[in-house]
Amino acid sequence: MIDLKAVRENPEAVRASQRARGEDESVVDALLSADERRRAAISRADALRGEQKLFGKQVGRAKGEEREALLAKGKELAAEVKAAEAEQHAAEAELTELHRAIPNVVHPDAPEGGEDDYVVLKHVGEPREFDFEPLDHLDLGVKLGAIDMERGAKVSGSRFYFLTGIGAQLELALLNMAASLATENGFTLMITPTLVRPEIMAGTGFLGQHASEVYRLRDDDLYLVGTSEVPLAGYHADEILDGERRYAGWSSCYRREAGSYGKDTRGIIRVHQFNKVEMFSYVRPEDAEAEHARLLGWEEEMLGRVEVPYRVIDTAAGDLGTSAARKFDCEAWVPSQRAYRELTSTSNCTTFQARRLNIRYRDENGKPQTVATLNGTLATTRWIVAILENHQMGDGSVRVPAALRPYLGGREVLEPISR
RNA sequence: GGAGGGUUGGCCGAGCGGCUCAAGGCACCGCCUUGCUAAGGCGGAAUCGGUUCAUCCGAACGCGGGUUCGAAUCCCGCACCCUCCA
Repeated sequence: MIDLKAVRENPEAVRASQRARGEDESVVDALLSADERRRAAISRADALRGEQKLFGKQVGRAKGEEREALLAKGKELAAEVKAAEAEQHAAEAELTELHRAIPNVVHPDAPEGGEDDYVVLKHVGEPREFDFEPLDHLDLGVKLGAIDMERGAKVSGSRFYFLTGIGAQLELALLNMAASLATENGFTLMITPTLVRPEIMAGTGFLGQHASEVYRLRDDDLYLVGTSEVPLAGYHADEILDGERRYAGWSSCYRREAGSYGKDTRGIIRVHQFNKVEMFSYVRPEDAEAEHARLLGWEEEMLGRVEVPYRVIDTAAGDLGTSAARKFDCEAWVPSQRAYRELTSTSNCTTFQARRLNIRYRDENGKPQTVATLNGTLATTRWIVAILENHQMGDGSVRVPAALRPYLGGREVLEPISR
């Protein structure tokens, strides 16, 4: 949820944010008038309750006939209080509904527009020139005995796969390298639940416009997470923290990929289930932007270690998630597609998630304040695509980036299996 | 699936219809005492909302209803946690 006080003080900033996202700005005025009604209702109910409270004390002391008269008056008061409270609850419910529907206020420097309106911040590394026709990751993966899509489909359906042999080892190596980098930099490694309660899923902002992306277990009223951001955000729900926290979550991630029929149907680029190591930070709001830059820095360090060319983009407002104020993606060069594809994504959610999940810290005066939350990717299954394709050697073998070798028992080359 | 027990402030924990505007302790913040450490004394704040320049008012004892002039306390639902049984 966005900060109501900030909306009152500067409604135009929120309207501008809605415009930048390409969304309805009239909700801001609806919100303000609901807020007005709520505050009026609270004042009325408060005053009546105060009266009733004083009155109750008189009754306690009164005797005989006087008491009878007071009791009658008290009944009337009680009815009035009840009505005023009902009004208050209705006004609050109305406000909350509007309030929850509004996405986070976008950062003023985030580009306006939709998916294609991103701004490229920089390129790192040059796409390699091949003196042979490069294979795509699936052809390579099959030759290496690393990926089995057909049996994935047999067992679980489309967009499911098995990582086999060296493929499974490669993924573990990659995720372990990410976990090492995270712990070296002060993150606490976490293996998280992947099924969460509705209020946690709602709190992280995934049940808004992107609800159709989320798997739901109706029989148990639980949701399968699309990222460990969800359990890591929920980890400190309803708590008051005494300092900043950094976690690296390792989990499987589940996505329905509704509406992406026909897109990326080949290989493991877009799948229903994958693994990920995700950074998650709780910091003071004034430190959030600096933290965002740090998260991006660690993502780039990972990309440097696997030696793939990439670019960094500043995602446009319309392509931000509900919770994000700003988002940077790192996109790696995928030779078979001659295109950059997203490998990491880091979002500054400012106080949006924390306000919903009621996560606070104590400031220097001991007053509870809402924290800011941020997240960013360190490695996912999809990275295998970029690694295989960029480091292929023409005979179907793949060079292992030097930094990854210690996590693969020192292996320098992945060789095709003989049939 | 069945049977019990529980849910009170940052934490522990008392309270079971109006001396609770939630005791007491821990932790926290001041001040004082003791040469340092450890400890002790006195005081304070504490959660949410409304309002104000400081104030004041209201709410809050898992959540939602009900009984009552008045509910942490009584009644009814629900959720969650724990233990035991299958």
